[in-house]
Amino acid sequence: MVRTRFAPSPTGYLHLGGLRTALYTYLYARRNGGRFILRIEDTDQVREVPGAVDKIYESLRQAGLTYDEGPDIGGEYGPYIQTQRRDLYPKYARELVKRGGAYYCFCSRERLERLREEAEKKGQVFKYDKHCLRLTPEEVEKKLAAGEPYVIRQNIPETGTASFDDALFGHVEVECATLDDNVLIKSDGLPTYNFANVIDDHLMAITHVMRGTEYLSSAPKYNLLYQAFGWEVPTYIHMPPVMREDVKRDKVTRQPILDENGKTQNVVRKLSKRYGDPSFEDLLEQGYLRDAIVNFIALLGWSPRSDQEFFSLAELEEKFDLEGLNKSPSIFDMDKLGWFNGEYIRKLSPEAFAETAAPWIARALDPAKFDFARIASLLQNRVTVMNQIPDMIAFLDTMPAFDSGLYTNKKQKCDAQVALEALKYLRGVLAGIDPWQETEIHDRVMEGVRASGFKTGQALWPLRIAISGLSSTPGGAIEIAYLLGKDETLARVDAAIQALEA
RNA sequence: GGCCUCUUGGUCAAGCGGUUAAGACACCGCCCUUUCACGGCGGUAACAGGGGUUCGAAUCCCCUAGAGGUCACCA
Repeated sequence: MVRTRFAPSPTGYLHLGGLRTALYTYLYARRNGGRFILRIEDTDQVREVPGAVDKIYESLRQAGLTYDEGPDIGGEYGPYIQTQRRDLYPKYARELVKRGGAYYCFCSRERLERLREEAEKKGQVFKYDKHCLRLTPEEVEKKLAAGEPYVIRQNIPETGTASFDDALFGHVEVECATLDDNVLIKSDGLPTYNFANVIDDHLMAITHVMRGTEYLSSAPKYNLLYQAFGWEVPTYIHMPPVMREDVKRDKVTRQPILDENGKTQNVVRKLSKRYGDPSFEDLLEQGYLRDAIVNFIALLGWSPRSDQEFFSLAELEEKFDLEGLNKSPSIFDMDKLGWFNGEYIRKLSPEAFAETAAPWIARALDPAKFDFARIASLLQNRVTVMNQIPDMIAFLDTMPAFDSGLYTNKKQKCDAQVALEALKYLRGVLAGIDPWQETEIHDRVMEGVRASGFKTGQALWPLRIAISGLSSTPGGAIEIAYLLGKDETLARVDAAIQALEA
């Protein structure tokens, strides 16, 4: 039985890299008929952000990644929050000490700091000197009995190599001599990630450990732990991070740094809230559709090896595999997300679109005063992100000021002079239209245009400008005139004529 | 800096010893058209560099370079 887990620490919002890790981990379990578990790694009490755990539940729920076991739903391997498992770890740590894989360390932080400084002075990488490993069992007992604060460190062999096999990256091997004796149990009694992940993955019967590549180089150490306990080693799958390309900025002023030619330079960095990269929540709030985000994220680092580009979660659950995973970091491309979102918006039924667009439309105008369904239908194939809507339709509510230069359009063979004549003529046509319905307006206006001798563009281009004040609008002159209503349309045309005559 | 890893167009990517090196986004052009979109058609653009191995290398090996990760009582 395949069992995978997503194990975030509650230090903030769920960023897109985290979402992708969760997605792949979830998909792998589903694809293999296994179980997907949520575990909260909150052993760092200092960094914990209040409310972050709830945010994780919420985001996973919104993304559709349902877990089979987790803190809020329980399961037979609980509890699923590490601080609630705190009594478990020291027991295993003591067992490890007995087996020689770990040892008590009573060194003060001051001593460690001194060692660190000395190493730095010599240009060396700091490594704990195994000072406390030389304590006799009796000395250790004495210190323990005296209540001296201590940590438990992993005892890494001084020679030889440590290695592990990754399903994606293959065999990874390092010299033990380059490894530090990391702290396994902190002085507050809680485990570090280095220890907790191994213990919990084993205890929770996790068969496939899927996580970011930031753990790739420490995985050999974890493997040493599995070996020391004599436990079965899970399959490891390390996944590359999601990056963002951005202009290079000064760390303090955040101003773009220019090169000698005065041009901005690009840098690739990790997704980060500090630099304004959106979280999953942010994207949802901006009006990106859940399915579009998931589809896009799924393809960022994984390929179906076919030309298919649209995948529902259900399809992903069926098709996801390790073979399609890419080994190098991928850059998050907002443009492509926007394209996906536009495609998903267009796939929505008119009713579904109207429903999700409603609050955005209401931000710009009073829906009761307009043909709401018509506005929505006009918007549906022009919008790529919902938050574009208010700006696109604000002109319906309030006529913007505009420059008469807008009338000039070479392709439409139109300029201010032509516009004035066309508008004067159209004023009469429009005034006679009844009922004020779209087909009626269309037929009568086109009829009038033909009769007048104006080219279609010479009449409709200025009309649209006159009643919208914009060079581009969601819909043509006819649609906009219809939405505005007869009185408002005539009023705007009159105002435009007046302005041109002045 | 040490160690680990990665490297196909601007971006996502296919490719697993023999291909005219797919496809998508973006960009450009054309068509459609009352604007903008949508849609349709077409185009520009890539194997990081250098050595090998091989009849043949984007694919295998080595070196160099660049990038990412990691070196905490953080995860």
